[in-house]
Amino acid sequence: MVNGSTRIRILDTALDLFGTRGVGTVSLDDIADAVGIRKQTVLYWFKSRSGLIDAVLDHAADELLVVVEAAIRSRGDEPLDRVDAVVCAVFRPVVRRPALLGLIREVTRLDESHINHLRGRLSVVVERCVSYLTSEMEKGRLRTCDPMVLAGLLYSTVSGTGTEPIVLETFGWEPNAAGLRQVRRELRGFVRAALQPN
Amino acid sequence: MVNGSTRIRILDTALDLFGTRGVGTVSLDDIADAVGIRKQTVLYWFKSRSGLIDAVLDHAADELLVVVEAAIRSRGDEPLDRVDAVVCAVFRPVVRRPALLGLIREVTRLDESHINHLRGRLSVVVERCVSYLTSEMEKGRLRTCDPMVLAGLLYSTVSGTGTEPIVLETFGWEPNAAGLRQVRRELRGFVRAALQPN
DNA sequence: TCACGTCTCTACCATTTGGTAGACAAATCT
DNA sequence: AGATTTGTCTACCAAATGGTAGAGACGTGA
Repeated sequence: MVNGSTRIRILDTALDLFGTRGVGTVSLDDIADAVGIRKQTVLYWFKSRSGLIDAVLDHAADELLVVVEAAIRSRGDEPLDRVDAVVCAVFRPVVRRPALLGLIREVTRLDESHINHLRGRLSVVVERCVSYLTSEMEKGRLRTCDPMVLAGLLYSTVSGTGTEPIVLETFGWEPNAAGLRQVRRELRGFVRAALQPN
Repeated sequence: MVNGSTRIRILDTALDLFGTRGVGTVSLDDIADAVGIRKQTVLYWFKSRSGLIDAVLDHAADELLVVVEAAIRSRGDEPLDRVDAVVCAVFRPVVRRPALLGLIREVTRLDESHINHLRGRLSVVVERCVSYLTSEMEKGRLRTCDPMVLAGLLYSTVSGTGTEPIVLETFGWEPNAAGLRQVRRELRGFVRAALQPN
């Protein structure tokens, strides 16, 4: 691979399409059209559809990991602030790159091999989050509960809010910049209230 | 339509497949095979794939509405208990019929016409929930915030928890009866804490 | 008995899908 | 210059897809 620019354009485009329309409903032709090339060029860079999916999952995991890692380190000692920083960090792609969380959410629809592939990439961060929540609970600085399940709940809430604008619209929400700011504000308040030590 | 039993079997099977694998990746042949009939029989009962999708969405909405309506009426005056009842009610299909919430979650991937179809069916309940939350907030019996967005957040949390067992597994959760009970317990605690008036 | 409506089927069809084979041009190396 | 590697393409292909046309089995009412 000497000139990788086509490869990256394919990855980026595929991530957007997979994330917004669902992996299963996007064909190689769709991706090629969107990039402005032929399907066979896609198959030159990725040896099969399945290989492309794994590569896109890697691409997404990379993007997400950078964002989350940075946020985890960012702010002071208080756990509610730190969780808040992570929530904001994960919510940022919702505005800038809506497909990112949408793709992660697609895990459920993928087959075992792709699931394990993605799991392998995300497990480091996941374990870190869980052990952090555990230690803060032990210190009594977060509401005491099962930290694993709590992490899952937090994920569901943030990801669901970010990936289901259509559902929010059903609840009367308006999809514009002001609306997004409001959702983020409510989301932070919601999470903060849910974590407050009792 | 005299003998509707085939029709209903198709609807049930399609709901399961659509909900677990995603609408876009399930073909008419898949559905027919699962029912034990031919594709053309499916097309006899539903004049096109698109028509089947709408019918299945109706079927799902019916099932969900019954569950939620009953729960809303069920318990006493205290709003935290009442929300709790709805959460439990929505969580029940997670165990008994995992595809149900999975299908509702598919809205995001559908095209405009199907989205509007489903929205029309769910809008009644949605409006009811929002106005209930509003009135309880005004009485100071729930944490004050934007009721519309709150309703969306609640939905995301419950639906995400129910439809993404794979994500929960990544967080270390074990998919068995005891695990499910625990998730429900944590979910209820989480929501209760998030709604507590301040 | 016969005509008719109901229901499921076989036989096709055009289009789309993931994938292979290999032509061709441009760049790079010897 | 000649040979080779790199990247994109055209030309196909077999399988799967949503859908049409219509045959045939079955029961029911006249």
